[in-house]
Amino acid sequence: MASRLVLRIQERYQRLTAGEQKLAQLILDRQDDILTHSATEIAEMAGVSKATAARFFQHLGYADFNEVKLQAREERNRTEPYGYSVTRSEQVALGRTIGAHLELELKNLTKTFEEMRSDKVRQAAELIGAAPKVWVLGLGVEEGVARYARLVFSRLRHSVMILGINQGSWAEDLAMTGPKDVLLLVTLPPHQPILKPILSHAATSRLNIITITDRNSMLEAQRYSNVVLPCHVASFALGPSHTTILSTVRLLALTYAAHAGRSAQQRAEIISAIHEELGDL
Amino acid sequence: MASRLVLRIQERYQRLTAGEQKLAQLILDRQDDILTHSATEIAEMAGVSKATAARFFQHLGYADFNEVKLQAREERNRTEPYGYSVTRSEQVALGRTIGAHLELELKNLTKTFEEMRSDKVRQAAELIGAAPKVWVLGLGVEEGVARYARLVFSRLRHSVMILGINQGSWAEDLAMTGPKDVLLLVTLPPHQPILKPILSHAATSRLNIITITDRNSMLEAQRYSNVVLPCHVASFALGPSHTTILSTVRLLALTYAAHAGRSAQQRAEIISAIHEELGDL
DNA sequence: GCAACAATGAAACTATTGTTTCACAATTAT
DNA sequence: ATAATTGTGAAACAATAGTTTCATTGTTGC
Repeated sequence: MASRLVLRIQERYQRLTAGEQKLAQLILDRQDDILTHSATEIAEMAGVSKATAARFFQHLGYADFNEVKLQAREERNRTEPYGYSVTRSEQVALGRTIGAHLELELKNLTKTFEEMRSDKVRQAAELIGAAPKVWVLGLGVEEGVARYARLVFSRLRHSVMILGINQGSWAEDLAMTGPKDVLLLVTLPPHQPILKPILSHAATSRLNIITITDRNSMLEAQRYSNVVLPCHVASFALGPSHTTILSTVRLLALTYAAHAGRSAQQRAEIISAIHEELGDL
Repeated sequence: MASRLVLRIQERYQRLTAGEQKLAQLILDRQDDILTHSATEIAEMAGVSKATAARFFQHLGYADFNEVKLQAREERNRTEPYGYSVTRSEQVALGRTIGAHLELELKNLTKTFEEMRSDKVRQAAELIGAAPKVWVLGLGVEEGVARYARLVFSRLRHSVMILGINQGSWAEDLAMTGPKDVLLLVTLPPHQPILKPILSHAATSRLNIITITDRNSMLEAQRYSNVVLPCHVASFALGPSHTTILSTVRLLALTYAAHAGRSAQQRAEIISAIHEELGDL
């Protein structure tokens, strides 16, 4: 259930007056009522006057209540094309102890690496070794992990770059890719649609694609990738866990470092020397 | 979803006049619209006059349109007690280098979370809950983790920002910080010297600092932080491992989500709906 | 063709909803 | 305390929704 209105309310909740908070609470609790009830009714339910209600929506930045109603409607039409569809709203228990978190993360890691095929990892490392350039791509939440990967790998070899670091620059970046380049892709569901065109371009450019993803996306990933490294990403909330993903990036980096041997080590040394020069501690 | 209204319409559909059939068809097609739209709007959509619409409902046996609206509402409340909150339930799936890597990562994670004090985590979550704005800072390799943290937290609350996202903009960003704001700092050795002036400014601005760092840097971090969450980051190459760091970020996010409760969950749902709007898969 | 009648929309009318004004209460600053 | 500011509901007001009236159109039966 989407509503800009709710976002607005959450943002300013603390700064709202008493009466407005009553209204806000009511709306947060029963978001659908905006669609079906009049402002007068909402005011009554919240126990405030019509006047306060009218002002409330104005303070939130709407010109009038009609604007609120229309926006809510529009959003519903986008999110709920079939009206009041099935709700299996099982309250996700967000609160868990450290122990439960640890247990789940351990399980993810253990399963992932027990199932991980060392030949695939080695193959990936070799591809990276043979690549003129290495491009790293992670969209959305995975961008952080992608940046991490770039930094780790750029300590081990030259020409490791984030793909499309500037929003609009896909075309420019893609134009710079060449055959035997490696694309290291980090992607978890929900996979973003823009990925498709990028991958299809990558295919024509003869890029070698190494994909780090979750086990469920593995089969699909295999269709466009040379190597897939699948991870367990179970989590009880907040979307899939990236912990194992990050760990797999490290494993790949370690394997590559071993594969590249001395040259990677030298490079790491040089870089840390540069860091010292720059004054890092 | 069988409403009385629909049943009644179906019963007499054949006997309805031309204009009334237009209305009837519209309502059969889009039953929910009765809940959200005015009679005038329905008339317009069906291409008949308000008068015809008014008569239509009377012919169906209702005293006035209000009766129609109230009945529809009542029926919905019976069938849809909690509206339609779409809970995105996650898919619960629950060589030598690989083995060694796994072993080390497991040890890091286990030690870290066995030693982690739940009161500190809770305290951190509360600070975040009370903060007008949350700033996330990670330099160098930690930048990726910082970006990850920002995204995870911005799904749970408003006003979560990366500090100094543009290289030169420290001063501008720091000027925007205020008391009770939280600075979530991710830092591992080698700690970068620019950190010092930033932290000293943070102190004068009365920012609350939550630091995620390694155990060895813990003591130093305590001097400038309100809460320190120390991690084991042992690694046989490539510098410290960020796996545990990332996992700690997740733990903090989970704890915060539990602390913030419904509002965080709602926000997460809204954002995933916006993603869908934008066309994410 | 032409009554008789049903269906319809425009417009008058009524009821309701939403906004603004204003007086007063509550809070904050002085 | 006292003044200034802010939040509030009652009521005046404006806008809109819904109903009814009425003139017009089109159809049916003769």
